[in-house]
Amino acid sequence: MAKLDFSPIADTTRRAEIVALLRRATLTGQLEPGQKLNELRISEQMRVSRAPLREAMRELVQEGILTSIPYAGTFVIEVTAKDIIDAYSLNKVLDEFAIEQTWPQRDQRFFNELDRRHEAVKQATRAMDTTRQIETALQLHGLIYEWADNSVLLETWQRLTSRLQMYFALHQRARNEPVPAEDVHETYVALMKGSDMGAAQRHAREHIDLDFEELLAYARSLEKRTSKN
Amino acid sequence: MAKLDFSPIADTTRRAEIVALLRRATLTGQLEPGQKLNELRISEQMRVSRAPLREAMRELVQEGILTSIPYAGTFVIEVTAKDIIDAYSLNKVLDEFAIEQTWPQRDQRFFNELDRRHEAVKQATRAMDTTRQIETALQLHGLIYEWADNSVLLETWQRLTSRLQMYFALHQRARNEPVPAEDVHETYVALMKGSDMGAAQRHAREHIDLDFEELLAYARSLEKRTSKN
DNA sequence: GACAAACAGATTGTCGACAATCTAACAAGC
DNA sequence: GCTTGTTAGATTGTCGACAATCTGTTTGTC
Repeated sequence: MAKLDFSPIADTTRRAEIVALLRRATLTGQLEPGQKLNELRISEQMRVSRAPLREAMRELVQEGILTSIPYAGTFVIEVTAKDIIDAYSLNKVLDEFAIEQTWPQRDQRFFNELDRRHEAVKQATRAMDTTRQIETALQLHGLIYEWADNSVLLETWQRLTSRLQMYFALHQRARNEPVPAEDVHETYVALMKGSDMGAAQRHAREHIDLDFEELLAYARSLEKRTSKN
Repeated sequence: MAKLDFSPIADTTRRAEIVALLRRATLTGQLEPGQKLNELRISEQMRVSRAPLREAMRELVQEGILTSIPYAGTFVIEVTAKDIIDAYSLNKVLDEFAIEQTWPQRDQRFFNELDRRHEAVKQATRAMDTTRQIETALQLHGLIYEWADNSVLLETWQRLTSRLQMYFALHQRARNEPVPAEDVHETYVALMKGSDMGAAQRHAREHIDLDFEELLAYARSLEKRTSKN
């Protein structure tokens, strides 16, 4: 018999599709922080009843990108400077751990996947597709978490990365500038292929710090405005 | 005018109460790993319709203690030896970070709270209330996360601690032995009050390793059995 | 007897309607 | 004018019923 691995077929519930739609809308910044999600309006737009929509919202609330107040409504989370700082400082710690766990497990498949994802970032950059650029960069970064073979760690990172994606998207939207064309991931990929784990860990920290500064500037600008809905 | 801080009033939705009930049932081991949650049966027992029950279940699925398969059902997560290893190795990393963040923020209120929680553990131990003993021990442990002033970190730990609580509860249930009467937290509390941060971090690691060994033995025994529902 | 198709029962997913609650505008009393 | 009570509209929370899907059994065919 032929040795063939089938991947699980897609979830075919309305709920799952709604989750995907809302998540994407939130993470790309189409839904603004603090914005209220009107159940009736959204359910009519999606041609769906409120039941699966509400269940989808509960999921996203637990995922940390929506927040819910009983009898008041469900809102996109607000973004503060402190949130960004917190997320990044935790990300540093997790990165160091993920690299440590992944390091001895690196093999040819890992390197190939690393190159593939790196290529995806470069392609999105050339196409000036900022949304996709953020997505692919985070996916490149996430490989060490997938390879670390620790399901709790992976889960944790996925929650964290949701927020990071949202922060980056908001940042991009706010500054409205073209994306840097240079390849900031070249060194990272090279180090992950090398033999000096400490160097890779250190670079991950510094690399993060780089973008972090830009994000922080954006966060501080948010602090100055009064919150709106 | 008197200076009085009011805390937010409790959520009064059925959903929130259902979540609390189901979470407790799962974490104390009343619901066994792999067990299916029949919506109709549970909703009738709770005298509630399926809508808020299903929403509650979605939350717990995202919380990581239930798992859902479309059109098949929602189940309590299975516990494998690897899950326990993964959770603990991540916990070590987070502990080290939490202590680092908390360290400079320690004040009298922190020490008082530390003592209060330590006392709660001792009381539960004296009362031979194993469930409460697990709860209070984790709460004692969680103080450094509350004090670290990093909301993402706290959230992460709360998700992780849910699982740890479940693992410990299952372990206790399985061995069916009286709890050790000795106070294993004395040293930890003393170190958290001291001035050597490195020592506190090291102890946190080793202290965890201690209970870890017991848990692992339990996990391995699980591996040998075939899964049931 | 082995296999596949059809069926029945149970369970999950979704819907539309109703109840509970909130918000804002307005009126009443001091 | 300011506060308090009332009301109307909108929105969220909950319910009961129906549709879609799965699972195990039975039936029919070879």
